Amino acid sequence: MANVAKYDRDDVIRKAMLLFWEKGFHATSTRDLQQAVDLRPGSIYSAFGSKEGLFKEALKHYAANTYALLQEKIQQQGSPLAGLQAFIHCVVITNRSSAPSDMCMLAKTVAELTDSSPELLHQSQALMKQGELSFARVLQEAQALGELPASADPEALAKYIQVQVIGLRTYLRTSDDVVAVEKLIEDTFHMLKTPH
Amino acid sequence: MANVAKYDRDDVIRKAMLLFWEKGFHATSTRDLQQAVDLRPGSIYSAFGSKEGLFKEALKHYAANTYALLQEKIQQQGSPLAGLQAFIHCVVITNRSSAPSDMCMLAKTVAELTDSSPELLHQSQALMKQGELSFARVLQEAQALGELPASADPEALAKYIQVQVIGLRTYLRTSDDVVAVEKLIEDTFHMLKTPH
DNA sequence: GTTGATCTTGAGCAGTAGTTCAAGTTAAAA
DNA sequence: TTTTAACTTGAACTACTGCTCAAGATCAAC
Repeated sequence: MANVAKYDRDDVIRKAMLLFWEKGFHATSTRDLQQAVDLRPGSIYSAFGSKEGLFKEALKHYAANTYALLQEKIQQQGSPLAGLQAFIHCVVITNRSSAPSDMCMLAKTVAELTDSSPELLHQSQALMKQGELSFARVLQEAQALGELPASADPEALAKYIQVQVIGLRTYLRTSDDVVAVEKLIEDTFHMLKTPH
Repeated sequence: MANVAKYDRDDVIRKAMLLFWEKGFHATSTRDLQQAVDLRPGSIYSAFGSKEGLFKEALKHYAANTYALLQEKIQQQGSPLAGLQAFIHCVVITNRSSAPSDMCMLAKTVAELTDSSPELLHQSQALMKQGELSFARVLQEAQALGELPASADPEALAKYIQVQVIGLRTYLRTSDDVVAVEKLIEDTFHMLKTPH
């Protein structure tokens, strides 16, 4: 039985993700996608069921990629807190030129969609919650290593960092003021380390 | 000459604004709009030229409304800084149930649109910049009144507040954690008042 | 070589998009 | 009362949407 697809599923998802990330769910047409992944409608629909199905895979791929980058930065820096800061600098500043959008894809999706696409909305919300939990774990580890004051509340700080990253990336789309944003990232981490 | 329109132009813009705010530009069809404002296509197109034209008016209306609310809160509180805090609390928390979306409409638009709608994108970016300038003016006045440390930098703080408001409102769409967000607003203003 | 299940192809469907415009309505001006 | 220009109406146009499916291609198993 010939059950080997001619295309690389992960590569298709990656290409679709890049297009969805750039244009958003509604503004990306299935014909845009067909061209981007170089597949005809039948192949896409037999593999993913629908535009929504492909978008779900794209969201998962984005979240997994982002999580992997966070772990990589922590490894590189040899410190949870320095790794977290390097991750945020990378995501907000360094990758800006190569990324399809300044925005976080999950934040962009949560901003775009309403209850008329409940599954996609809930999935992006859940993936953002997971991101926050990842931040919280990293901050707990940082605290255990003495990088963070004993009085710090890792869960609350994780929320704060989520707000910062979402805010900073969206702000960059309105102002292009990289210098100010870079300074705000430094301020945030300076504050984390300071007991109050 | 009968040049009196049968409808109230400002009311039409207001209703269109509410729909665009809720669904975003792409997901709002002209037929949705026709129903919301109770006008036939010809009237809309003769008054606004296009869907984009009506959206531009909606953005302006949103920005003007938001600016008016800021001024109102400053009046009510009798203090620039307390007014700013009341404004942010109102916009992020109080108005959440009555607003069509948790998001700031300008941030939502900037997040959704790309260079394929350059005029709408630039207009929302410009209106956000104006918002930041309004914040900066309020903070300058607060500083002049001694509500803010002399060492504070109103322009930088205005950027910071923009980032917070955008971040907090988007964060609320993912987590519904009103208590945490309320605390983050208080933290922000506590920090503003503290010299560092 | 034939089979047979899996996968690919692309023309095409039904529905919706943004927009236009000829025909009709309105009411101030003549 | 007639004229006239502004305004309203809604059918209809073209382009495009997400998606389907009959026909063809592919290749391991026999």
